[in-house]
Amino acid sequence: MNHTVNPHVSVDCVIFGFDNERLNVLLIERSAGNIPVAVQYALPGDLVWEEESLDDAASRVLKELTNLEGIYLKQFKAFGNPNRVNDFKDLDWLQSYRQQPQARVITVGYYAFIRMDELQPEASSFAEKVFWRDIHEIPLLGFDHNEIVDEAIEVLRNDFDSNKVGFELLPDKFTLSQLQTLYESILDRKLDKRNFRKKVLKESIVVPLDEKQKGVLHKPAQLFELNQ
Amino acid sequence: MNHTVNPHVSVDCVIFGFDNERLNVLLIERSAGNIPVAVQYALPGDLVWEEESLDDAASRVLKELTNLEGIYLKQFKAFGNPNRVNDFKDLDWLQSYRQQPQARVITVGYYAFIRMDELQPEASSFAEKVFWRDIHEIPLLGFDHNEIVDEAIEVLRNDFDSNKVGFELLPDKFTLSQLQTLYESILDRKLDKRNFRKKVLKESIVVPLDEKQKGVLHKPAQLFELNQ
DNA sequence: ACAAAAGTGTTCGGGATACACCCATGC
DNA sequence: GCATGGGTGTATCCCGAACACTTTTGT
Repeated sequence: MNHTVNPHVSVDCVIFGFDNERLNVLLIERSAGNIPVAVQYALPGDLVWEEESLDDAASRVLKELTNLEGIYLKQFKAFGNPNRVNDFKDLDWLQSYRQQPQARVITVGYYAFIRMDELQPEASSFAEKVFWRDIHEIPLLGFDHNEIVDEAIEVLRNDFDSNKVGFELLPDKFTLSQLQTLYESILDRKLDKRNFRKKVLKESIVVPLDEKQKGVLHKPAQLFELNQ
Repeated sequence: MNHTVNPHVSVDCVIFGFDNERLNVLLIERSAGNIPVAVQYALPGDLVWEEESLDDAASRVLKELTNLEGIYLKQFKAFGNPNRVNDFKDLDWLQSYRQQPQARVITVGYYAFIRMDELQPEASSFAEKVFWRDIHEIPLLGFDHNEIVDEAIEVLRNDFDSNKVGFELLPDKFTLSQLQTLYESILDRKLDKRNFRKKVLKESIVVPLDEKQKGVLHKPAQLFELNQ
């Protein structure tokens, strides 16, 4: 099946993952055939097809490059600087992958959360590799992707404490300390243990299970699951 | 000066105006030369130029169609349904105005606030007329503009009570009752007078002037201005 | 005098913050 | 027994919500 691509519009995905300790972003290493590219890393993203919606394009592109599927992607911002794909650092890659390397492209940013231990991304298409990187250690990325990541983090923090997104990052069963670490990673500040527990229990965000941690070298913690 | 338009990307502006009573949205009546168009009303919006940013395009398009200038426009969402400009109702207009009437167009929505009594919009370009309409009485609009308006209102409400935007809608000197009416219009609910006054005074949102209302047939109110 | 909107205080409940010690387990 | 993180309660402050009557002006 052959699809017409729209050379002027792309989508880029900022996938956040949590490893019970730190917040990470999914990056790809892009290839240009056998030729090394100047800037290797980028967000998973590509041009949209003429007959698909932006939301559909984001899901498809993510699947094509990383093999991740069934993830809720949320649009957060369009990026339309006229020179956003004209940086010299991206020239070699564009010339080997795009039919119209000089075309101006506006992109629409999407973000999502996943559990790093549950879904295993696998590189395909022009992604040579896919890997996680701590949000505090993002390398130089292609195009304006560093800016896109920064904006996504900001939106994530806002959405997190207003709209209550973010639990996708936890295992099915977790301790309150793990939950607190998640909150602290996203909000980037320390929280008080007792106050935190009072809050999540009162708001019925989580419910206790009849089960405790095993094999830890300290008092085993009560396990919880999400309420709904 | 001749500019290349990008036939695939447009911007649309949702301009909110306040008349000290109700919240309104600026609409245009679009023309197709001498031929009557099926759906007359739309948001001010048009295709972007190749060499301008999305933000610049939004300002330019607003100026071209309504003569409004110097307004801070905030991007709020991209709309990319593949059929968003393919509705039969919009066909006649597209055919008379667009070089590629069949092209798929994604659009980026912007919104702004202005005081209705301060800036006077004037129709030009393909806008035959420009007019305000109460947000509760929006007519059928071209393309997916009704959806765009609805989303803008939602974003407006969120931004309003978190980010404190919205004072652009008030005259330089105003009474606390007028301020309260603004809040009530945007939030679409009644507020308690005493609590409201306590709040805005405590947060130093406004400062009192040495001046009172005149010529009103009731106790004249203290006038205030914005703090900063 | 009357109509119309301005202006003004108190009480109550809930949520956020600050803070320190004992407990259960593995080694 | 010691190291490690788990688990617990109280006091305070601030904010938001509910609620009704008096004041000032123009006519």
